[in-house]
Amino acid sequence: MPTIKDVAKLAEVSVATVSRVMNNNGYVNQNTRQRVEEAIKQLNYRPNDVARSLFKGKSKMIALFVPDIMNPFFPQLARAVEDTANKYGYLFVLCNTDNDNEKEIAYLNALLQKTIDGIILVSNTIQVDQINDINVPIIALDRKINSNIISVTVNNREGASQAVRYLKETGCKRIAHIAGPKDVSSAKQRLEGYLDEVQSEEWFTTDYIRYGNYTVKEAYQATEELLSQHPEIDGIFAANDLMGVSVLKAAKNLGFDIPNQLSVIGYDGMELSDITSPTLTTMAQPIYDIGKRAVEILIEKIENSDKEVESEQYQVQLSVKESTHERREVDE
Amino acid sequence: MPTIKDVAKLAEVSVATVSRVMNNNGYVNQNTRQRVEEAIKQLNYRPNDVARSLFKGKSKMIALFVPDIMNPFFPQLARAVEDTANKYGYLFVLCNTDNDNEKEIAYLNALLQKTIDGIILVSNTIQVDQINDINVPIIALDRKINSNIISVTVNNREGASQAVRYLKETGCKRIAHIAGPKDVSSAKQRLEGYLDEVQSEEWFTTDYIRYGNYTVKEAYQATEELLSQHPEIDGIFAANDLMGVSVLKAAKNLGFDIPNQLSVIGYDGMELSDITSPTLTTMAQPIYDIGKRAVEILIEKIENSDKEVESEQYQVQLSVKESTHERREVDE
DNA sequence: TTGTAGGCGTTATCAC
DNA sequence: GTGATAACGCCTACAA
Repeated sequence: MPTIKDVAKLAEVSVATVSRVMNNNGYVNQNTRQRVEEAIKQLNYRPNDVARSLFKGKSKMIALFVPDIMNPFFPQLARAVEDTANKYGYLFVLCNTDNDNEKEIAYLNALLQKTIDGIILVSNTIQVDQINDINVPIIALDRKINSNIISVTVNNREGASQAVRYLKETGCKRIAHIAGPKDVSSAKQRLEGYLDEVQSEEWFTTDYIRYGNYTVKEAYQATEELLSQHPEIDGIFAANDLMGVSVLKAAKNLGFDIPNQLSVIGYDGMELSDITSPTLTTMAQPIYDIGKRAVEILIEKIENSDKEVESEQYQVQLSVKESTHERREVDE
Repeated sequence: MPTIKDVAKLAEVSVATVSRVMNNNGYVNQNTRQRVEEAIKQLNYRPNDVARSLFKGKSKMIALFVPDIMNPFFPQLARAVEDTANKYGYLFVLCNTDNDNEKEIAYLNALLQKTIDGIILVSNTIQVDQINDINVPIIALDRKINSNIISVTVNNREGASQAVRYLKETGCKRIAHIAGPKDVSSAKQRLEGYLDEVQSEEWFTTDYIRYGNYTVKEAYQATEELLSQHPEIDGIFAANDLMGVSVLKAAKNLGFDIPNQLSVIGYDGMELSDITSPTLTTMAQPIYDIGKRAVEILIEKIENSDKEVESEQYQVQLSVKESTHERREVDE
């Protein structure tokens, strides 16, 4: 690989001049500029980013921490982050953490040594004091870390309430909830949103809440148990689509007719919800948008560190499919 | 961030000594070593990888090119690559190319400027002459590029034949194929494997081959048309699970009883095939294994460039689920 | 056993 | 307008 020196030699100028041409700053004679550009082209010269990084103290790289890219929620988020990072000239580093704090710390250190410019965190395991003194911009995505860390999230609680209200409006009288992990903020908020709608109902019992921990398998078991013990249930709100699909399957296997006997609604709005039969009604998150926005905010902080940025919260949107009834047109 | 100089000052030694301690090479007095280690700990010093990279000409980063991480085949591959890269001390860069050659070239250049140490390519759009003169190790994964580029793949043709043979063995008399894109090597080979088994059958017609291009939507349409025009079909081999799921759905919507009236088999062995009902029988690829192996080979080439490595091909395995019949125990 | 100094490829400051 | 040169942080001859 040719270096700036090779270019300088070929163009018969100093490296300083080549640098000026490259970066388009400082005066440089039209004539010499041309000679330099010729030389660059001739040698197919590309500046070495590592040397640049060393000098500037910036790497033009950002990282995204996710629990596990194999969970179908995250690819879309990762894609949004990569596209946007790319658009602003940043390279994208993906880090799977498995919700393992040790892995998170190991990654954090490795990235800091590489002078990463910024980090986006989807985490419920990181400790605030583990990132508070880091002088690299950090944004929380999807899950809040604490109020000091800027976050981009959706309004989980309100979205969950909407989901449950929709079940009610379409005729459900006994609505259960398959909840996510107890230590994940988004799951907690969705549970709260569910409770907001059902807690004061005379039929409500906490036995209608089961934990599926955002996984296919546990949600399947939870649903089986729930419906066996409570065949009167006619609506289930699953805290994410992955579990919603499991609910669908468990219910069908138990002989439930969906949506006539049992309505099911999920949360996330993943493609997954389109390939099942019946397809899954869901509260769709603007996944790509929040990923994109997180990068934009992060880069603002990176390139203009004194600028104050604020947390943002997005709305989810009902996406009616086949696992629920249509809403009655007339008010009841 | 403290530098090696700060450590040297605190420990009252030269930077060379600190470096020796860090890298454990050259002689250093037990006593001074301790002083240095103290200082390192006290300052919480971590060497700057950018400076190291500049000196060594190596970045300890590898990249993976995939068409689109949102296609559920790739997260597992990406996960395997990341885990393995990590294990050997390399950082993982994910690049989505959308099968767009311009994006590939743009990424290639960006990575080269960052002195990336190696690249793993899942691509059917890259041109051989675009990578032939690059002096960075490159491995093709999942799809071959050409015989000069070392590759890690599965035996697609044989796997496809196995799939079709299984349909035959379980009683299917008219077997169709929903094929992948014509310009993707894995899809071509699976089509060949299908043809190997059916071409000489008296019932065979090329009208039994439809193109779903590895996508949910196109496969759905292709299946609808196929089954409407050819209700005699009693077995479908889909070139990947994504399409297999679509076949399932389209067939069910047309009123086909699966597997009694129509058997369906997919290819890939993704989790997706477990969440449908009926679940999808599939030829399971060792996805994680090939991803892992690609990294191992790549790193061998990086760290020992004169070592000759060879392409590897893995076998796929039949995974019987509910969308096909069990094989008869007695030979027919 | 330890220190000095040059170099990795850039950029920016300061002369000329 | 242009060219030396120091500096970014680290590593490794080479000296001592």
